[in-house]
Amino acid sequence: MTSEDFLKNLNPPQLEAVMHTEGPLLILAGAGSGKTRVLTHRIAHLMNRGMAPEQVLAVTFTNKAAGEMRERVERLLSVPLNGFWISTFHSTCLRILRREGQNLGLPRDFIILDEKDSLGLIRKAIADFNLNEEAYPPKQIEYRIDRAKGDGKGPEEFIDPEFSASTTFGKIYGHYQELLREAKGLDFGDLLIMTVELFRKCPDVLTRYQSQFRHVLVDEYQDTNRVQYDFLRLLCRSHQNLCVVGDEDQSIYGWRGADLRNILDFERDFPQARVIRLEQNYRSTKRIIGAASALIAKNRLRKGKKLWTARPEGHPIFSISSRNERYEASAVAGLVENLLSKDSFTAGDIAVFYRTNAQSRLIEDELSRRRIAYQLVGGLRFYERKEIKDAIAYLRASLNPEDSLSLRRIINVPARGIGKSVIGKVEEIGSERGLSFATALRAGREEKLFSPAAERKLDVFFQILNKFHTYSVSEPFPEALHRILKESGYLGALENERTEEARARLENLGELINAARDFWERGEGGIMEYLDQAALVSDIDELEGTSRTVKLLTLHNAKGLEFPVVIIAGLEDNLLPHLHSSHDEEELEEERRLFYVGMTRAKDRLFLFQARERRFFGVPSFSRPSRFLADIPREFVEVIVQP
DNA sequence: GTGCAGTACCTTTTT
DNA sequence: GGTACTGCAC
Repeated sequence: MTSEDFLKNLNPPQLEAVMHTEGPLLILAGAGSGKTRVLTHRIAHLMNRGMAPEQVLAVTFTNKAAGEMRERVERLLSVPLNGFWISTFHSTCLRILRREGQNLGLPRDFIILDEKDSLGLIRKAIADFNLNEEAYPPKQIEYRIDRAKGDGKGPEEFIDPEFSASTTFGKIYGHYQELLREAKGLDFGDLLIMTVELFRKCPDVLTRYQSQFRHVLVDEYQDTNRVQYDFLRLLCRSHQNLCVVGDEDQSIYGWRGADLRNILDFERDFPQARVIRLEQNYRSTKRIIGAASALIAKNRLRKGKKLWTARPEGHPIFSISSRNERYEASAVAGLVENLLSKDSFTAGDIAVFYRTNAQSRLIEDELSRRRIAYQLVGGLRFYERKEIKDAIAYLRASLNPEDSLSLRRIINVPARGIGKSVIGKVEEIGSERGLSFATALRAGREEKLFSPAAERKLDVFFQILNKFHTYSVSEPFPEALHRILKESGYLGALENERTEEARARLENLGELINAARDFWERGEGGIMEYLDQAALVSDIDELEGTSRTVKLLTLHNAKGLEFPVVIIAGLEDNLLPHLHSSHDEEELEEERRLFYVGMTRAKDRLFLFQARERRFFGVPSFSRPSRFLADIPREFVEVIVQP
């Protein structure tokens, strides 16, 4: 047995949490109380006690957190952890479904749809019932389906018992699932709900995973939803070695179906559970902890914790009011400039948080104007950009000519004369005979249902697809991708545009090819593995720990991070709390928690900005300071009102 | 069938 | 203020 000297660095409750290895354990970890340290030490301790890496499953909220945690455990043990399962819920479920999905009748090569892809199918589902989008807004339907899946509810649960007929929503939901199956696609919610279904339907598969994973650990437990909870409960049913770490005060994903009851009722659901509270904060100054604690004390839905810190009093928290959002952005950038020049902070010490992505633009402009380097997290995601999705669709269609969704996407991109009429005809054949787009297209061609001109163009298209197929089976996929983009004319079309936008798209495609090459050279797998991870990367995963740039991110993305200096912008009513979350008490509490998460990211300095006037959709309106500011006692804050 | 101009809607937060 | 979709002219 290896020496466990590393345990000496823990305080008593942390140590207890590490040593309590048998049976359910709930760790209520306040902000900055060292929960990652507890988790990593616990995993290291389990392995020291003879657990093999593949017997431990650890679930984190982001891929980034998973990577960091793996590194830290490896450092503690000084060995690489081969076979250790540590990843997000989604990646874990995807991995299980890739192995076992045939048991549910899933095709081996199913693809993962992002939000936009799903929205397309939902619109088709609505149209197929001849319903109109005014009465059934696709976005809203998508949201409801996602929530239903998060609650573990299939379409059959939306049947009106009186008439034993489905509600219209249930019908759309059900049809959407059919369309997904036809497209061989799973959406994000499916990854989880199908894994739970797999466990329920195939007891032998469940037993295998139960006996493989002797210990299950979950980070950010307060943000789990019903299905994730079902997944955990099934997996741990026999041994009950489930250790969850969470903080109800940092639950900020209720709108996505996260169920605070999972944490509030843990002791009821696991009567044997041990509960340990971590209340010593190692991160922030006394003023920051004092202010944040006073704020969160206004919430009613909480278990209650009393954070304390041995750190010094620290600087006051500054609250700065500016005339409008332009002045605010300029004040933020000016402050950053000062912190860099006078206070000897480095750019990487500083983070700016805001409620909505739209707020970043002005701050970006002001930072650029002052030549301060920044890194933006969020906004439009790399893998959701049009050109990236097109490129991936080409790759998919070249590998699998039956991939209707991809085929449909690229059939006329760049324009090759296959327009609305041909595509409309294919869709008509498809819905008449119940065929997928790909099959209907081939059927139509064989039966000569298109005009001679269209036929010629289609033949050309099929020819290049065949050629691309040869590339993608005979060359490393990054090379194949490059050739396909070139020979399809995609790159050429962008080059001819000669606009700033086209240039940026070309640059992104270059980046995609580089990323694919990196992946290939690291030997992390082939094209399927690449596409899988591409589908599940999040913005925050891409955040580099570089000290050379100021970080700009939403409050939601800030969870789990810490910075010496934190600046929060836009502390106004209708923005934080957001207008759409100001109507009921539970939503307001979640907004308050969001502010709390932001404040508690700060180690040394905290600045709160607000504007007295702000444009919404280009229309100026007056704004009031956030009601949450009134929750912070005056003693902690120094107020500055700029002219 | 393609490309442009006008407009509707938008923003909460995301795996 | 910006994007994505629609409808119209070539």
